[in-house]
Amino acid sequence: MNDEGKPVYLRLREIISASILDGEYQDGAILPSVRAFAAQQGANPLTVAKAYQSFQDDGLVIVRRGIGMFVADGATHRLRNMERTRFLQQTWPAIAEHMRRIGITLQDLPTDRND
Amino acid sequence: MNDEGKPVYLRLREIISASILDGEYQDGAILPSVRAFAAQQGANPLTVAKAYQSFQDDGLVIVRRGIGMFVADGATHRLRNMERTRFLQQTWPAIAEHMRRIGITLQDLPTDRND
DNA sequence: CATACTGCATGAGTGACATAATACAGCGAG
DNA sequence: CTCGCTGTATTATGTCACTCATGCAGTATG
Repeated sequence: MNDEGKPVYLRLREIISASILDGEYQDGAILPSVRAFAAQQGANPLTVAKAYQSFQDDGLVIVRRGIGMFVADGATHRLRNMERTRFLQQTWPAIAEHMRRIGITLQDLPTDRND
Repeated sequence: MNDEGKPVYLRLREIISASILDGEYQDGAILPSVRAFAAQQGANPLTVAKAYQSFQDDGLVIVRRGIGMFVADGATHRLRNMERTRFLQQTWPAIAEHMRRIGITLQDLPTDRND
């Protein structure tokens, strides 16, 4: 969550993930080319490729060699489900435990009208 | 929050922090020696020292060379305040943003009777 | 002083990460 | 086919955080 100290390729992965979840790249959309995204982010093309790689491994993006990388069909939905599961099973329990220790309850949190 | 991949000295730091917040080591209490804690955690004494170091920098533990490290006066209270501020200003905003993206609201979270 | 415990300073080893320079492979347009 | 785009494999290099082994310094106890 805090991008401090995290390796670049993971930071890039989260940027892409957020873009997909926000609907910037919908199912079937073409993603920025490795070189283009590298230039835009001031990173090395190989580092970007490493970030894209993780999405391929999960089957979330389809590679059409010579053309580009595309968001797989149903990837947005699947990505959101994956992130949800990970959050509820791993992230949140640790957060809740930490909150208990420092004496913060859900009521203490800024609620942005979640209804 | 997730101890996966984090450096050992940060993991150790959180263990100590949790112990203090849980009241296991109260103000004025002596902490386990570097070597003892290292043996207990299966880590290197210097790695433990590095973890302790961060507490010294914040003035939360007092070092009496040749004797040991002690929880500073008012450290428990101060540590809790520090963690609270850090959580509310840094941790939580990122969490909330992530929750918004994956479509999880406070109502979806397991509530351990927070009323 | 001798011993046994403390913390700490110095330096080295290791591995992950990021970068670079090249070259290769697939596809489409001219 | 040729040109220009795409992703990818290879190799090499540099950097930095983490970890650790060794030895030194301070303190209590006898």
